[in-house]
Order: sequence, then C-alpha cells, then structure tokens
Amino acid sequence: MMKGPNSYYISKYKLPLDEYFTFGLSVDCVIFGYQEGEIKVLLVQRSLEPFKDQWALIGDLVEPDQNLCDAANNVLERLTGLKNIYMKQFFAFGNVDRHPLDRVVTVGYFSLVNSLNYNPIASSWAKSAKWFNINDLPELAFDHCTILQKGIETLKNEVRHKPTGFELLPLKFTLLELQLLYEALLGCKFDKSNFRKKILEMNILKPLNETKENVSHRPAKLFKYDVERYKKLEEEGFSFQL
Amino acid sequence: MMKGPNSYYISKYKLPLDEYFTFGLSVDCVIFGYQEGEIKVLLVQRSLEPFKDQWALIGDLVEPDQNLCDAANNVLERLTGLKNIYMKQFFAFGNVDRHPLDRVVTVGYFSLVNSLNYNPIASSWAKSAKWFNINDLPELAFDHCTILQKGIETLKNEVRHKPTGFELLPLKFTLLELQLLYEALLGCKFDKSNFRKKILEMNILKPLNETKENVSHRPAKLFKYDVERYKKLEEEGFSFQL
DNA sequence: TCAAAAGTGTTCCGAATACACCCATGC
DNA sequence: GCATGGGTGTATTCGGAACACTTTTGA
Repeated sequence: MMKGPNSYYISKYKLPLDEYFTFGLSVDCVIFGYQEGEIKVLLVQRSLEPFKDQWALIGDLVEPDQNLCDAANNVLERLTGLKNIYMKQFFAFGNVDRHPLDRVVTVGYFSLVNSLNYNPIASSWAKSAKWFNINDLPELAFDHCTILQKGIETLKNEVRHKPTGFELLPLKFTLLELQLLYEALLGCKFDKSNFRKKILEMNILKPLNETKENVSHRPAKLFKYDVERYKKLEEEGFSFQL
Repeated sequence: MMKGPNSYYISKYKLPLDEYFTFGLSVDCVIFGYQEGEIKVLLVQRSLEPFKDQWALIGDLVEPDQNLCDAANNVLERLTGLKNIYMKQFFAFGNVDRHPLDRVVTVGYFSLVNSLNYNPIASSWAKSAKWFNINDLPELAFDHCTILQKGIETLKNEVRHKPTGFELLPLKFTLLELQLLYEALLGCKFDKSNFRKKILEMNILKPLNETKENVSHRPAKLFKYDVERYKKLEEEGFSFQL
C-alpha cells in the first residue's frame, strides 16, 4: 500500500509464532461545501491502485508521530490549502475486510468549508478533485460510500443542535442566505418571518452596518456569526435548536 | 505490552530506512449501569503495568482478524458474561502520547446494561471490577478520564434524542422507574403527569397485564419497551425527544 | 384509617405557525 | 411603476408546565 511517493506503510501484528500481520491506520475526510443552494462534498479521483480512477474520499495513512486530528487537518490542507477549518471526527471504521489489500482501520472526519473561496488542488495521489452534490454521488472506492453516508448523517444531526452551519457560509451573510442554507441542510422549508425571529432572538448573530450591494432590489443587511457570544450563552445553559 | 497470558502485540510502522515503529490498536469500553437511582460505570483495577493497581476502563487490543465492534463486544462479554448488549462506538482517541509505552490508538465504546442481573467477573488482566457512581470516580489510568467523560457526554446526548435509556432498566418496568431513570440521566426533574402523558403518547411502550408485587401501596402497571414499534415510527418520520 | 405511591384532569402560558402586509431598490 | 426580495406585525393554534385531585393497595 503506497503512502506518498517514497514510503511504505507496513504495520505488523506479531503473532505468538513470530508471524507478522500487516495493519494500517488512516484518516478519511468528508469535506462539505455549499454552492448554489446545495450541499456539496469534495471527492478525488484516485491515481493509484487499488480502485485506480475511481472517485473516493480524500484520506491518508497516519504517521507514527502524528495525532489523529493532525493527520486529518493535514489531509485537508494538502488538498485545499485551507488551515484552521472546522473539523470533527465522526466514526472509526474497522471491519476486517474493508480494504482489499490489508487490514486498514480508518477514522472519518468531516469538515465544513466555504467552497466558493478557492479551487481544490490536485496532488500526487489524486488526478483531480471535484465537488459533488450529496444527492447525486458517483460510485465510490472502498467502503467510502458507507463512510460518506455516516458523515452526512452526523452533519445533519449536528447542524440541528449546534450552530455549525455558519462555517459553510461566507463570513458576512444575509438572513435569507442563512435560511436557504438550513433549508438545504435539513431538507425542509422555513417561514421567513419565523426563521428571522428565532435566529435573531438567540443573540448569536452580530449585525453589521453593511448591506449587500449590486442587487436589483432592496439590499439586505449583513450579519456575522458571533462565536464568543454563543460560547458564553452555552455556558449559561442555552442550547441551540432549529 | 502484554495481551492476555501468552501473546504479544507488536504492530510496526515501517519507515523508509527499514526502521519499525511500534503501534497498537485497542478498544475501551465504558459500561454503564443503573442502581439505586444512580448512573454507574464499571471499572477494573489493573493487575499489570503500566498503571498497575489503578482503576481503568476495561479494554483490549484488537486482533488482526477481528472487527472493531467484535473486539468491543468480546471485552464486554469476557468481563460480564453478557452477550448481545446495546453497544455504541463514540470516539477514537489517537494522540501520540496517550500511552506511556507505545503509540496506541484506542476506540471508545459504551454499553448499557441492567446492572442488577449479575456480578462482573475478575479476569487475568484485572484484579477486581467495581461499579462507580459517575459523579464520584477514582483517578483513572492512561487518558481514561477523558474517554469516560466523552462517553458520558455522548450517552447524555443520545438519551435525549433516541429511546436508549430503556436498556438500563429491567425488561419490565413501571412508569415511575422510567421517570427516575431519565431524571438521573438528564439531571432534571419531571412532572409525573406530564412525563406519563408524553411517553405514553409516543406509543413505544407496550402495556403488560401485570403489576408490581409485594409493595405496600397501590401496585403499578408494568410496561415493556416496544423496539419494533419504535423502528416503524422512526421510518415514518417520528423522532423521540424528551 | 392512614401512608404511600398510582394514576387522571384541567387550567394557563408561551412558543411555534401561518399569513398578511409594507419597504427599498434597480430597471 | 413594477418586479424582486427585504423586512415586520399579528391572530391562531398547539404543546408543555404547573398543580390539584382521585384511586388503590398494605399495614
């Protein structure tokens, strides 16, 4: 199993009789984005066997001196150039037969990026990277379909109870943009007036003295997500719910 | 690092220059119980170095041909003799320095058992096992305190949104018993009438034609949790909430 | 007949819903 | 002035909280 251009990963499990078992540990990242009112996920086309040319989640083996979460952050940074992005571990996949060549246990992470800001970088282990609508996915390598579905499920669950969704929007956004995002995430419709009332009463949005420009209608006020404020409220027992 | 009485676990990560890195994968189980109106957790006293004699979560290394979840189930069965118990993976702990001797990544599982039914079994790697109140815990080996806290957090979260708590009760229970369990789990009080109304309207309890016996007051009706019914309702979009 | 818990009914209040309406801007 | 989305106000409904009350059993 190749790891980068010039090193092999061969973990071994020593059995009582001096036999070794090959064994690997990796991370896989489900990178979510939001474009044109739809939730997207970033996939790469594999340039190596196994599953050469098939679409897959981006991932890599964990280095001996590397924390799990650092491995995941590195993977994201190598592909997108983005640092300090929201990232969350959601599940470890450890079935014996999930990898055709070796025993590889992989830990799934998902991250949320504002996908309009940049173009993903193709790298040595990936021919190309592309955003896919989460409702229109290609066939995936390994058990990445399972991993991705679990990631989507976790995201939808998290978004309901924590103010996570903001990470998918630009820093400054309008209330309608926020509403449309949540409608895409949760697969439902909200009443405009009620949505505004609810989110504003939470006091986790900081109104900016700016408005959207170059629109052919009344320009909307821009808001910023106020993390500090949310953290303070959370300590006081407030719980986000949408 | 010893694994059982007669076998060693030595996973190795092969660096480019034929050097190997020792590397382990384990599971740790947070076993929850419920006794005398309090949530308990089962801990064992280590009989081996490192952290000899200290209290710890029960766990073990994963075998080469063993699925992660099977490893967790085996650990539980070896300690308690119980099979087919509710068990859920909650997090993978992969910091480089979490184990003093080696790089060991561990995956945390929690399970819910009706702890009145049996006594835990002391085994080769554990002097003794004991139930601890989750609000009165001893110092723990490794990073088991972190793991345990994360397990508790996950349980409390899950219990709110899924009918999980029932696993902690005997098969047949009264509504008051259920209420007291949820009060212990969530750390709050419920109004008797409202609690009953809410839980009964969910239609996930099957009333039995039996009553509690040998009580010096009006005997309470017994109920059973109806998993089938819940699964059907869940498919129709129902979501448990307490 | 009394204690203790089982079990029910009713009122009240606040939050969520539905919906109607006015406002600002570009073309 | 009209199309488009921004933004606000209000009546109605529904579910949860609070609390009072009746019932059944053993001692």
